[in-house]
Amino acid sequence: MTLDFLGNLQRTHMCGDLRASNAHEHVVVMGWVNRRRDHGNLIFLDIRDRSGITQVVLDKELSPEAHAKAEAARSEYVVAAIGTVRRREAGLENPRMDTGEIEVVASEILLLNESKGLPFSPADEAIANEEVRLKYRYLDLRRVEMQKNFRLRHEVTRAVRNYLSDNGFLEIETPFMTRSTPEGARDYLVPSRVHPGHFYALPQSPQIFKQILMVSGFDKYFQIARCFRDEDLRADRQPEFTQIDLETTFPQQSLIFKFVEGFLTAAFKTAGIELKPPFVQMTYDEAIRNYGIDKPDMRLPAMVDLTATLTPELREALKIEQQLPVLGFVIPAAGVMSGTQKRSLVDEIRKFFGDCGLDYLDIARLKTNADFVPLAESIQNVFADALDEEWGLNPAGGEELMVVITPKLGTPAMWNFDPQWIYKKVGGLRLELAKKFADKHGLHNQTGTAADFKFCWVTDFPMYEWDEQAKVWQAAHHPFTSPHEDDIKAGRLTTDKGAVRALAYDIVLNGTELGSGSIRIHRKDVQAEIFRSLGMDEAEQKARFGFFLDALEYGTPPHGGIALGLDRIVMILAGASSLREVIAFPKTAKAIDLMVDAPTEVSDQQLRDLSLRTVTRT
RNA sequence: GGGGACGUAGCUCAGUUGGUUAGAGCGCUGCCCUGUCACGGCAGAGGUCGCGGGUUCGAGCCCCGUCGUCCCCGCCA
Repeated sequence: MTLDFLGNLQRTHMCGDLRASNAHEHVVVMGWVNRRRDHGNLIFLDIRDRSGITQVVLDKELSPEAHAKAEAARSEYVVAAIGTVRRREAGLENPRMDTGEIEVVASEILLLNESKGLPFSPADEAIANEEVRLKYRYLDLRRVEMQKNFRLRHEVTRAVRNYLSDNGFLEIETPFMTRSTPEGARDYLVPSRVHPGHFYALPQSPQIFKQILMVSGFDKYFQIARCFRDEDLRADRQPEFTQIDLETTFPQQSLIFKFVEGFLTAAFKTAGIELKPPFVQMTYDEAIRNYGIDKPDMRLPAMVDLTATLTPELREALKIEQQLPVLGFVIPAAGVMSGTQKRSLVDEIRKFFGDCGLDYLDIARLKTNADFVPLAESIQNVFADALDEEWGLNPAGGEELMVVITPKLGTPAMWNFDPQWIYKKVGGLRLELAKKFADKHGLHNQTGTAADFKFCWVTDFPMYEWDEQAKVWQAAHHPFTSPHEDDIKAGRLTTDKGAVRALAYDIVLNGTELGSGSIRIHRKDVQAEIFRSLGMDEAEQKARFGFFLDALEYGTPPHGGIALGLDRIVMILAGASSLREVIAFPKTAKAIDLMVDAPTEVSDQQLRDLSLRTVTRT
């Protein structure tokens, strides 16, 4: 096959931009052959570029040479079509194409490049399996869906950049080759050639650097920052990912929230979604009590506390622990269930709880016993009140699945020293059943409006977590997170660690943690107190954070910030269920890049340069 | 580290209780076709059933191991 040279030919239009108003214009479009429809003396080529697809017509009578080239063209050949835009005759338009009103009548075709037989066609509706997609990622990325995702990602990033820039933030880059920062994850290491046996670490986040930028007086910083964590992957976790990272001097929590709500609103607007800030705010405690989790999925009704409906006598009669909470929740529109379906559901619930003491209480069965009818009714009333206000649901309709969970006699008040475990357990069941009935209630489906996106802020996280194995209190966040000033003043750092609240906050979208931030400690005395309460002596402090503690001693202003996962934002906005759909060259669950085949072994020479030797671990 | 699902043609999949020569759709190749847009018609090529071992007269199917992809737990403050 003889290929044509591009010469000085210039593209005049993008394929997707041609409209009826371009009729009679002489145009040059370039792109890939999406499909070829050969009718003998008449050939249609669908030419695709980033902007869309346009139909090019080749008529053997009008231009035999161009027709012959089109005959030779195959899927994904790169071509240039030179011709005239023609308004399609009535009846020949294709309303399903943006460019369906017109076609390009080609006088000339250039075959700029050919393509091997494809493992899969980017034009196909059926999607190949992920292994093949990732190996031939360049073909996968040609698909309209992927092009759309990356355009969205670009628009989101641009909106965030513009918003933060317009609000006084400076974009400053921090190093990729650095030393371990105090995040909890495993580091990716880079060996130093110049310093044998020494390693740089790739940043898990720019945390320390951005705090130092505050010490440096930059006042407001942001960065679209790549971060690296050497931990096992999930659908929503890749070893390298991108954070929208920001920090500001003299912050109030509310100020950070305002900035984040601002850039998210701007970002979602690029996708046609009008968010209405301010977002819902709740404390960690409220989140646990109402949703049983610190990242509430507010697309479904919250849990309902039914504790007040049970008198001590009723608890006695129903063999329910006296002091523990009784919780319930509703799965909307789960549908009327047969006896068999109901029994298997109850079995499933009991299996979910195992032998922790929690049990399903059947409202329908309560009603069969005159003694318990008032209880059943009052439970239903509590449900009705809760659902009527916010959700406009009527639990008496029979379509809603009402789940009531009671602690049986002997249920422990604490589980792993956690007094809130019942809330968490029931909250877990709520999410499980929400997933199970997702097809029925449809509340996880996107409708293309702001209602699809339920944001909330979770505040006042506990400062410490009890580590039962090590029998010590651990910092729940990185150790530069400031405690509430009230808790410091009240001396709780020493007397009541479990009650100390951190000035830390998460932003949550549809049950996914999008980001996490805090007001930092800027005073040396408070920092020392935190380290002391964590049982970290001065030598250890110095070894781990010495340079940073030094910096804090030279006039550190109050400061704080947040970081949001850009990939996750785009994923949810795109309605995708894996980060791989919004990361151009992602890695597999085993952290392999199937396209470039990384990681690989390296040459002996490379290892020698780095003073490294590999050994087989036994 | 642990649990689960999957692996059959280039792609998406079917394949009966273990029984002859492993099928379909799409794609691909050739020929025909001037209004298709998932074009159509005719003909054709294409398979180490992921890999290794075992059971059996006989394995795509059963068993063991192994590799790969995906999902989850652990892990990721």
